[in-house]
Amino acid sequence: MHPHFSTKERILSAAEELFARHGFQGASLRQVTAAANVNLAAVNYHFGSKDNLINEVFRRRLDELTERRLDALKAAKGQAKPTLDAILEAFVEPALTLASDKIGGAAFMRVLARAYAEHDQSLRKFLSDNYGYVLKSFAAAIQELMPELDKEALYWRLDFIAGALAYAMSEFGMVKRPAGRSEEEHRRHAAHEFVRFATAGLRAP
Amino acid sequence: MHPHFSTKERILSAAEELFARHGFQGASLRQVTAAANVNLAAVNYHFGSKDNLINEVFRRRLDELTERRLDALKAAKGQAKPTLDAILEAFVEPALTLASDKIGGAAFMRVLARAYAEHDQSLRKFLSDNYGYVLKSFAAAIQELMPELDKEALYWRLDFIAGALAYAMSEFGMVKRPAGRSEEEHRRHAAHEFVRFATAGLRAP
DNA sequence: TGTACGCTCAAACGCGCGTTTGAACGACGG
DNA sequence: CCGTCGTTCAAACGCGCGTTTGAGCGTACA
Repeated sequence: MHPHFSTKERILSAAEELFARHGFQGASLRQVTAAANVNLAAVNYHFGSKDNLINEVFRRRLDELTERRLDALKAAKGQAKPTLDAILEAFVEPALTLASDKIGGAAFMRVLARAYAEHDQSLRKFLSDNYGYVLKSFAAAIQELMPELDKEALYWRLDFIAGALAYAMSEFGMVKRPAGRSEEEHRRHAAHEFVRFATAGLRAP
Repeated sequence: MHPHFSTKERILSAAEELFARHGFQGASLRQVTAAANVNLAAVNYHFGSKDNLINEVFRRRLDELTERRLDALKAAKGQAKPTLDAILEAFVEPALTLASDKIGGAAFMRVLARAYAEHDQSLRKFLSDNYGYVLKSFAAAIQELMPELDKEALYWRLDFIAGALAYAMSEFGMVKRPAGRSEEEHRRHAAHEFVRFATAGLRAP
């Protein structure tokens, strides 16, 4: 048989979907391999361990997301007169694209929200080591744009924003997608609302 | 022996702490009962099941939090001229008191943040059924004060605010308490920063 | 004093977990 | 044609899980 996707890819996709739905501990390798239609032992053969599989689920998506975010940030800073909206947009828009363009992108966003709540040392270290500098870059860009805002207040507000984003992405709250609106429109709408809210919050007197 | 805390209370406190640290699936009843210094079977005797223990961990805190929030909301609305700040304060202040005043309050905030990432049906249903009306009450109060803001935008922003509060209070973020500042001062400072941020976000153009 | 009751205890239950094993498979180069 | 190597396979490993059991404990009330 010549399936379109390799065993590794099928495991990653199935893992992404099941981690989103049941959590990292809640989804077992037996569920994952069954969904991917591969043998149980294939996970340990290709990825070494479940922990490393989790890391690779993130790596597959975050490498590209990070690049797009930093490109967008550079573009925003290169404008004649960079605005706060443009910088926040540079942060949110690539996530939106990832969430809606690719198969399983929405699932990955939910996985990301889960990672946020995870206090587990190894996953946090992996994410912080590999992708932490992105947040720092955005913080620096905002600081440059708002020199009058003292650093502590800025950090508070970025914390608030990160929390708000994680919560919004987890689809936990009151807002449900209206029946007449597509997934794509719903996400676009959410991103727009989020940028407006975050911009105004950052600019608080 | 007459210990200060009952078996039930000790189980709830240990569970809260371990759920915060390792997640609902990640923390086992054997860990919980060991930390609480009670017999393994005590959980099923007093709570029936692990799932119900999880619910009771939430109930213990949220019943009081809800009451305090609604009392504060009523007081804010009773003022001659209610302000947005006063209503948000009524929402935030009880949460901050819970997060900092009580033993294990910070742990509970982390548990709450985990619940947001959880897509598990039964927990979400439990929380929504029992405490969903609180957010609705605040939404109504704010709507009254800002009739020009359409309902969907308001709901989005309240979702953002709830998420921001949970994450900020659960010590995930960048802001740590400075050495020279007391817990009480830190809490007041955080509340102030948060209300400023949330007010501005709600008032976004 | 006796017994009923709320609670605690050590031990065990079956189950599903992550991981390991060693054999089988199939394409490919010598 | 045989041997090699990357991959897949069914089966098993030991372990820790949530839950159940039934005996034992102490207190309180008749």
